Amino acid sequence: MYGGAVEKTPNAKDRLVEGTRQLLWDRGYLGTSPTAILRRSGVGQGSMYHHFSGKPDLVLAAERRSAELMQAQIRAVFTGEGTGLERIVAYLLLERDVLRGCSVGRLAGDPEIVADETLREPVRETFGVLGEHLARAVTEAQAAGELDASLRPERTAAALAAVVQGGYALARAEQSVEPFERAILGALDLLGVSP
Amino acid sequence: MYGGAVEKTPNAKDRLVEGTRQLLWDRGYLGTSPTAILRRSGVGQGSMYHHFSGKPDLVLAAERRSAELMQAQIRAVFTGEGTGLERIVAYLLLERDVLRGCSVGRLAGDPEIVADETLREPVRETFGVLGEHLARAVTEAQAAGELDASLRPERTAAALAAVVQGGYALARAEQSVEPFERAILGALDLLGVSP
DNA sequence: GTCTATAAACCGATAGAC
DNA sequence: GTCTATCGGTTTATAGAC
Repeated sequence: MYGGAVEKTPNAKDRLVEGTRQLLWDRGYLGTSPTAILRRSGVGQGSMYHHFSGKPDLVLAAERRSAELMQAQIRAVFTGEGTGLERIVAYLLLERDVLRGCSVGRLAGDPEIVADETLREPVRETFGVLGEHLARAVTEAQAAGELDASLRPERTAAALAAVVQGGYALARAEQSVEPFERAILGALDLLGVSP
Repeated sequence: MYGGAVEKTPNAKDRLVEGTRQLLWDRGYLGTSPTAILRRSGVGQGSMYHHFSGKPDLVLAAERRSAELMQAQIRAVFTGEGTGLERIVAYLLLERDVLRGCSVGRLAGDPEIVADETLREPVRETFGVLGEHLARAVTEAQAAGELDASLRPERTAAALAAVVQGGYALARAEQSVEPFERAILGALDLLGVSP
């Protein structure tokens, strides 16, 4: 174990986690069957139950991986160059696979995940990290005179996070990226950015 | 058949539709099994396959019922008293079972529904109706000087619809209504309402 | 119209060989 | 560690009596 960023042919365990993560993203908890995971991962059944105690254990590992990736992306955007407002705009305009949606947000719609404290935790944590970074950027933007000082940062942050998550729902309903893009542009208008 | 609003003890068909609707709302397409529908509806298996060709047919009927109810609620809000902005605020502040979420929006997260043109249609239509009413109200609010004339109504409408749908996701992640309420208040702040 | 009985496929998990 | 075989339960229907 080096613990470093050495990229190799993934072992069975990593392939299982990644396969589960992809299935969970696209088809949710109930749609992610052990059989489907094995087919996608190219791993045998015995191997899966050797590394994980069962489906919930495997799902938790996959969730933690998605949470880790999303939090890294959030940190990259909000510790990057630019003013507070520029970081907010950068977050809203991130390149996204709109019709696939958010790998973490998807989990918040799964009753089996939401009902279980342990399975819900990675989702809760990730939205917490997002909200904190957005709120801090709003505060910075206000200090710089880029945003109205009367805005409450935590509220604005929640509204902006919701626009992104809700935009995915609107887009899926029409099977088109346009509703998502309209919602993002609408949020930018309300922030006073695009005019 | 009177076609009127005569309320009676529901027949088997209506009970099946309502049972399916509730299950779909809480547990999604895969979580809504014929067996569960029968238990909740108090109807036998033969009866179900007499009235409906199968699960997709029953799900479609349930979707249309949810769409009908949500569209009626939308029309009630946007044809009510008040200025354009007041109607928008009324929509945002509607009483909602936040942790249960939106009975129609829920469907947009279901791959089995989104992938099927017929099953997706009631969702598409309902968000279309919502967007039109919101956009019209924005236009009216601009004409009355209540909202900035530079806002693009369809964009603002999409952003507001997304705040509501996304707010449900944030709330479920924390199993608390607070993130939802923060997002709504944030949207009101951005509209210049609450200060 | 509504019922019970049956069925083929799939689900999540276990057993035990190698 | 990974494999194959097997298990009891559930899913989405179909058949046929009443």
